[in-house]
Amino acid sequence: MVRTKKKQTDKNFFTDVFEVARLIPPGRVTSYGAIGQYLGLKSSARMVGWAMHGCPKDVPAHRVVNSKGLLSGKHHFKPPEKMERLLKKEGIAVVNDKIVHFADVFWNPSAELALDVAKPRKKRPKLG
DNA sequence: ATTCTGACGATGT
DNA sequence: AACATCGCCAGAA
Repeated sequence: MVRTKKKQTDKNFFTDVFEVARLIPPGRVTSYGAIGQYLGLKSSARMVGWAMHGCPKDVPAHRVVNSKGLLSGKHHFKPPEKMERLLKKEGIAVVNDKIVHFADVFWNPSAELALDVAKPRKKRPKLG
């Protein structure tokens, strides 16, 4: 699912966002910016968020938060508290709409998926 | 076509 | 640390 040089801003981009979001392991979270960066739209985190606006149900949108670990998207869930509830159910502590130990549960697609699209890394940062 | 908004992020003050 | 500004780019009005 490498971003093509051409017109990545098609529906293609959205579907890719969904695809990556689906890869987020339970009990982990990532940020809009991280997904955007993984897809090559590093500075277009808003697009990722916008993409989630119309994401399928099989996409764990509740595992996607902003870079500060805030549940900025909770307001868009049917019951806004569902996002927080789902996270807690997966073992993620949430206090004041913020993920506790955000760095510990953060899942970076660029590192975990390690595409090595262009530059193979000798060792990838282990988040375990 | 133009303007405004947005589930964001980095930077400046 | 809290707040303000800019950049980002796709949709909606």
